[in-house]
Amino acid sequence: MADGRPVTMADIAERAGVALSTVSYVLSGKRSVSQPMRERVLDAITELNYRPHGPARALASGASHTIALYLPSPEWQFVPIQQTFVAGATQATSARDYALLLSTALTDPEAVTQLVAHGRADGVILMETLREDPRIERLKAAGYPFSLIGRTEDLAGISFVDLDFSGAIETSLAHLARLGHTCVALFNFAPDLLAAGYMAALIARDSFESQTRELGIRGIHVPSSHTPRDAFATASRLLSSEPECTAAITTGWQFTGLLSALRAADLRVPDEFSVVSVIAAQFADVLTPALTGVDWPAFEAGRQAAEMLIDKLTGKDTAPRQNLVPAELTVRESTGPAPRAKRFTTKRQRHRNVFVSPR
Amino acid sequence: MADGRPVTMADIAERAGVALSTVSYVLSGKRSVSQPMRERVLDAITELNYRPHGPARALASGASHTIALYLPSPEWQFVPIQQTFVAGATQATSARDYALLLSTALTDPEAVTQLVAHGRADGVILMETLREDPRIERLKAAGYPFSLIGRTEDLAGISFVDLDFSGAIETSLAHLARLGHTCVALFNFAPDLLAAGYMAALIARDSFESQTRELGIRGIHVPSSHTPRDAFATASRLLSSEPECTAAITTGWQFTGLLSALRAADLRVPDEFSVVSVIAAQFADVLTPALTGVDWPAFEAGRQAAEMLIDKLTGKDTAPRQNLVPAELTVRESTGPAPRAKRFTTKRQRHRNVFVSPR
DNA sequence: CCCCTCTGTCGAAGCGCTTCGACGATACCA
DNA sequence: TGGTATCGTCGAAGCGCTTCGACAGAGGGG
Repeated sequence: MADGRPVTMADIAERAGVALSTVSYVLSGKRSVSQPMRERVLDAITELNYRPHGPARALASGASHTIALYLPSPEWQFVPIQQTFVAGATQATSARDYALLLSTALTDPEAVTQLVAHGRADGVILMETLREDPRIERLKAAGYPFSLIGRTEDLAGISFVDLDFSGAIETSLAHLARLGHTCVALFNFAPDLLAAGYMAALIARDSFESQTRELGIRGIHVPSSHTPRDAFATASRLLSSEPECTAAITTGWQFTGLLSALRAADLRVPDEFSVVSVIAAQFADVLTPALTGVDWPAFEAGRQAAEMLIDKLTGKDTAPRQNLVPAELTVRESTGPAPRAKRFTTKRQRHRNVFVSPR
Repeated sequence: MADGRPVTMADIAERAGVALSTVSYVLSGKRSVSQPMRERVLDAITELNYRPHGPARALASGASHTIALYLPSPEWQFVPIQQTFVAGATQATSARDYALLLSTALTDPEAVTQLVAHGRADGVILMETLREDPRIERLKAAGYPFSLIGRTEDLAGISFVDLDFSGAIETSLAHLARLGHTCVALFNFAPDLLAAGYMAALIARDSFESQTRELGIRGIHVPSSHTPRDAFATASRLLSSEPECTAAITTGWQFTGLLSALRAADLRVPDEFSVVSVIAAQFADVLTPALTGVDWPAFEAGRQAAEMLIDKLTGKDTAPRQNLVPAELTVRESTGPAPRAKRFTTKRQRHRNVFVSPR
């Protein structure tokens, strides 16, 4: 085949002296083919360097051997953990000989069915899921296979991976309580996410509320976006208005703004203020001080979500798989005993005080 | 259409009372269609909620309206910047109504042509490019359209985006020299990347060599992998063996290990040691102290690489587009004047000294 | 008024593959 | 030895779309 025309199955059939369909059966194994024939076909494939044509296959068989992953939030670029989901999903998908289609479906819940409706994907992975998620409803209604990174209210029949946010809050609070903190803030996900019913945010809030009550400590719930700007502003406000508060838990990347605010307020971590965060381990160690936190193994989660979906598509798994990753707290440097003295509200107060009566 | 069978163009044609081909021409606009006919077709499409079938379209037209992005290194999950390329590419691709296929092609350079050969993608974006890259050769040989995030030796006819690493090293060194540092280390990309001919690593090395010579300062070239473990080990070795060295530049995520090593060695940043890094701005501000660095606008780079490729595919651009992002140094907290006193080699020495003759 | 050109529409031939039914040929049972 | 499964192979009919050539009818120039 010296000409540039791509090699097709017809070429293979001709070269091997067999019928087109026989070549197909050799490739798919859906009908038995005698040893000599199979060999002739395989030889021809090697000699002509034949590559099956994906779209043709998808058209004829109705399956694209592709899954879609929807990146939801327009600001997701700021959140490394979401990007790590993608990495994990890519790895698993490639390993299973599937392809991964990435798309951003910003506002329209309808969009989430498009790729499957177009025949470009066989199933969908969703992230940033809501308690009542119209996208999930659409997928269910359309009968499209899907899996979640995250959770929703009604989990019947749904495959998902998610961090046990409830456990994360619990173990973090218990740790802080043990250290003597009696007033703790929760930097929860952004207000708009909370309002939209973002499941992780709701779980964190509820669990924070019930656990602080149980432990008899004061809890301050502070939703804040991930952006350094917003988190900084929120944290600064909190620090000046709530001098009793000596520790904070963050559900994600808000720790960046919090740490900046603490520095700006001249509060040392952990001597004067303790910080715990849900975080990827790779970041926790990099910071100064290293952050005490609950590790969210995002790469593994992305991997699992993809595997669950592919298993469903290949019929390996009929029952839904649900994996709630247990929360494990790693104590690093950012948490310590609650300071004994009450905190000064402003820098100036602090300095005045220092000058008048140094400790 | 109460039955579950997906709506096809034939259904639209029947409903609108026109020929199949007319529907196609309404959709593609490749032939003119009279206003009344067009309206009847569009109405039918809306009423029946028709969605064109991607694979069928790809099969018939020979174009998949999809581009592929290859994630190269198996350890890429540790490098946030690479993940950000993906985010940028996804955004641009969705905006242009293309789809983005993600794949990992770990070792085999041949793999990089697969998706296009299979008809699943129309072009390819490559990252982590080498000076002489077999993948690029393959793509050229196959005549497949592609664009790069990164560079290669022979750039004739190639579209790419890349950070001006040479400029990054230059401006970083100039900054350090101005502060009085006379011995600076470069934490370059990992030894195996260097050995493989990773273009950015070569550029950084060469530029470091020539610039240190020019500025008359001593340069120590230290390749090191991104992993916190490796970078920590490398940095620790450097700190103890080269007490004269008072500053370092890192080409990437190695700063994590370097900062840990500095902390372990009890060296304060920037009083006793200065650090500059090529880094994403979003991380630089989070660290304590905030890192002086050259911002690598990775999201934008990913976006551009995708746009370049799509422009090429849609014939908008015949000439290759080449964008070398200028290096701009942002001075934050991690660089300061070179310390006057020579550094002690070990912690013990330092402490002994402190006790004997406190300054 | 006729011929030619456009414009708008149609039918049909693929694109490269999967899959179904058909049908010799062999093997197996009685 | 005849009838019936079983196995291996083939041909043909699609999958849903694009695109080419054909052609009726309207419009314009000589």
